[in-house]
Amino acid sequence: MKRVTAIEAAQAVGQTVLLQGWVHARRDHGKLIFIDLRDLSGIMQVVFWGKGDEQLFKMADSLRSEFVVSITGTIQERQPNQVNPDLPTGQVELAAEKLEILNESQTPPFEIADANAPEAGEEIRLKYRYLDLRRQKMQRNLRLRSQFVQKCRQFLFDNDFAEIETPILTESTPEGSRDFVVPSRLNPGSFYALPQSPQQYKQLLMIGGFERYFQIARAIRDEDPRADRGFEHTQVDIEMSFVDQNDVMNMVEAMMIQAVESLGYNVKEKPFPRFTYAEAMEKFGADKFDLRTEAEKKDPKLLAYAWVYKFPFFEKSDDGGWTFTHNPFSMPVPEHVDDLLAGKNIENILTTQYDLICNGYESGGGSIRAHKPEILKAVYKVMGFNDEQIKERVGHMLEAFQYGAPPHGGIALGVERNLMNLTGEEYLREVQAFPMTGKGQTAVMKGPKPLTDAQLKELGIKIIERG
RNA sequence: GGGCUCGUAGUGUAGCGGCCUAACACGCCUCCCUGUCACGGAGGAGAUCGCCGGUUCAAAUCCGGUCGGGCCCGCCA
Repeated sequence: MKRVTAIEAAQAVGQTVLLQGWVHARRDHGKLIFIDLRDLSGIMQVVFWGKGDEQLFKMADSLRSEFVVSITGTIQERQPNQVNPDLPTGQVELAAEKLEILNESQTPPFEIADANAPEAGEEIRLKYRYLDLRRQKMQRNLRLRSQFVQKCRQFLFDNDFAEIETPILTESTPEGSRDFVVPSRLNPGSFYALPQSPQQYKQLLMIGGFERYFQIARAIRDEDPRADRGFEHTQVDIEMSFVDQNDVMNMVEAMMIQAVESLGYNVKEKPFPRFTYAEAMEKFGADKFDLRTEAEKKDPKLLAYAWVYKFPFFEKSDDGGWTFTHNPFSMPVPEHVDDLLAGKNIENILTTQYDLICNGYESGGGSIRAHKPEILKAVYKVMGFNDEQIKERVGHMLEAFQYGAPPHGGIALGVERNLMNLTGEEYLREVQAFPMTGKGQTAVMKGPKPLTDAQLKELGIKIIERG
């Protein structure tokens, strides 16, 4: 017999069905045993009667939490006084006729079935993440994450975007954050870097003529983790050719509205209000702010989006020179291009950067990119690099720009950050399947760990003491 | 690199110098229970209080170190 889910079975009153799943809860009344069977769709109550099949009842009596079972029986309507209004399948139950125990389970180290039970500590949750993931909250969070990404994908496909993957093993970029590096066996002494963002590759895709690209991309940075950020995160990474700021902002806005509304959320203000950086600082004293009233903050389904744009391009760096505030590959606003090329009025040059914020947190950020070599070169000049250093860092981009690079721009939206807004979670790991500890210890598995001597020799790596 | 904080049965917590022979809830085990749905009832097992050292007549409790978790500053284009 073909397996059906709990939800499907609820529609099959009077029929014989096969359900498979986990023993969520067991209620033993002596001559009557209830089993809540849990599968991907939800929960179905299964009933075993003592006066029936003695062998079957004995087996039901031996069931414990999280046993994996296969149960055949008849779906029957419950008596009116037996209906459970809190359960989507609460109108019916499965009268068990056949039970097979597919696998037994140790008693779980923490509460899985009871959604109201106090949460276990991080250490134990991550050690047994596969059990933690069975809990309702984690199932809900990660399924919502999956749906959010699916909605974004759908919108982008519908608007002629191509999903293209960019390399995970790539070149170290000295500016920005610290790189995660990977030793090269074929080039001893040399290292790849894991991408901090697909920034340069997606620009190369624009030069490559794809015009509309997106990727659900992993971004990896070796900076100390926090509650809301880790070594790696995922972003909906988008880039478009022949666009200006408004084009990108409008497209992204339409995508976000469609995605979140189709998931049952409400957007406070459409179109999203827009503030210049100067306005935001004057009005809110910060470039991230929450436009919800105190009363509105109580509504978990309300999202208040806003755009912030016209950021300063540069700020003073620690060594007294200039550094970029957001992205060195950005184009300045059109009226400041001449100043940038001349290296004048640097503190007043504004960038085409736009940040999308939601309920006080950053949802995403992007810009129109430099697509002419002299613009990118001028940015690096302002930051104090000489011609040779510029060539070393971004020479490949300057060269690519010489072959008919179209004007282009894009954005990256943090998947975890957006899910935190959608779920109300304060911690990144609540919307990631297998997060790390604060010291970078992986969940369940034991990374990082030392290499064997043989591996080190093959890679040409010698471990030295740090002092 | 720095600061703060927490480690007590399987889990979550209480206890913070002697009344601790370490308590409570959930879970677990045994028995009872034919309508529960976080079922209920009775009984039971389970902790050298993270680890090492020190102070003290006496340490889960105070001090130092160490290991581990969490949060923050720096950092994170």
